Amino acid sequence: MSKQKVVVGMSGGVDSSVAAYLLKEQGYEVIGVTMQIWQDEDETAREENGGCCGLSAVEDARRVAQTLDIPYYVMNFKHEFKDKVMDYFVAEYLQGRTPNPCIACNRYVKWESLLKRSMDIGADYIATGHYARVEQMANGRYAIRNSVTAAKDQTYALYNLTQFQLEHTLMPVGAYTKDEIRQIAVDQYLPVAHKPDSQEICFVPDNDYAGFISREAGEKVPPPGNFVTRDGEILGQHKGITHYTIGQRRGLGLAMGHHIFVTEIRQSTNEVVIGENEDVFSSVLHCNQLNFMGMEDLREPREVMAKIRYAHRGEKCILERVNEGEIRCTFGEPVRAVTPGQAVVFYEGEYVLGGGTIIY
RNA sequence: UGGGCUAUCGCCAAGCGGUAAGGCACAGGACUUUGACUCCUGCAUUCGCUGGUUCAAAUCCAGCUAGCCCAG
Repeated sequence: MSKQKVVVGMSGGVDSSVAAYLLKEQGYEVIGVTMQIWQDEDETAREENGGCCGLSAVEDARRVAQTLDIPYYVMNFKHEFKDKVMDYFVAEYLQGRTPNPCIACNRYVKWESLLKRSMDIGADYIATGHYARVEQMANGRYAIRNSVTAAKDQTYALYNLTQFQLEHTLMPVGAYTKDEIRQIAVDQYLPVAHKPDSQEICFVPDNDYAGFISREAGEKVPPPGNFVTRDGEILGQHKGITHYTIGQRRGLGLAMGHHIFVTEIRQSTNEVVIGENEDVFSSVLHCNQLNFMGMEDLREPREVMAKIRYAHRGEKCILERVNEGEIRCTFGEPVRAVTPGQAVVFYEGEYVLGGGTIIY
């Protein structure tokens, strides 16, 4: 029979380039695709910081595809990205929440949209350069598993994928360390072997996300308001709630003599609440918009490890179903800066069981 | 208007005759496929102003200016 066909999402970075190489070595019929998501066509040629969704993505990916001798296409997903990622990002901030655009991008753009179009052209799988593994568990469900390197673990941002998406996904890079991946790139003479890792929010290259929100939201941007203590004492003026997130210290402009942090954002009164470091820890959180991965559902209380942000090492907690769409997490040790809008991801060992969006 | 007190980096604040601590804020960097956190580095040739004493003053003296507190 013909070889299995896989579309590799090529960002132009090291990881996805090596992923394409590895899959070709493994005998797949590999097609390279770069997703055009936010940048204008004329900007794609401009040389900038590369990586996940960098500006030089298309040029670099095309060169890698030529080196590997695989077909290569650019697919336009700008509409989907604007709708599912950028608009969501702005809307969340306007509500005083802190979104994670990478998670939304993964589920709705990189997987939902790319997978559909890939299957339309006859592909069996899509693949990416994530440091994670996709495995089918004993209970028959597919789950994301930690990369072989705990140091470069990207499972958190992938918790929201569906069973169908996982069933049609390959992540060959998850079996290697970052150093090994770079070495493979060097050995194969891939032109992107030494590109730096990506960082920041890809569609806000200057990292001025508050400025980005202002440009997008226009008149709807929240105006300046008061910094207040938990007791209601006014400490000063803030620049607008979109400039802040829970646990934030820098950029407050308040000289209290010691470090102080944002403990709460009150969208209804346009207030930002300030407190001490200890005030930013909590033992309980609630989440909704649940997605189950390694476990089919949660009917009985269950102890798991949970991460409340990317790069969080995880904390032991008890999961309880509050109602059909909501779970309560009670932590063994208080966790720092539970932030509405961010994701909680549940783990058992190296496997992702599921997760949700933090409500409070 | 009498009497007393205080004036040191954007904020707080050491210093008490020997050649400007520290904290906060701020800036830059590291870390990081989100926002944060954390870490590193930088940040007053100058001490309200003007004179004086001294080898040497932010530190002592005088005057001025400003603010605060008591008296009226």
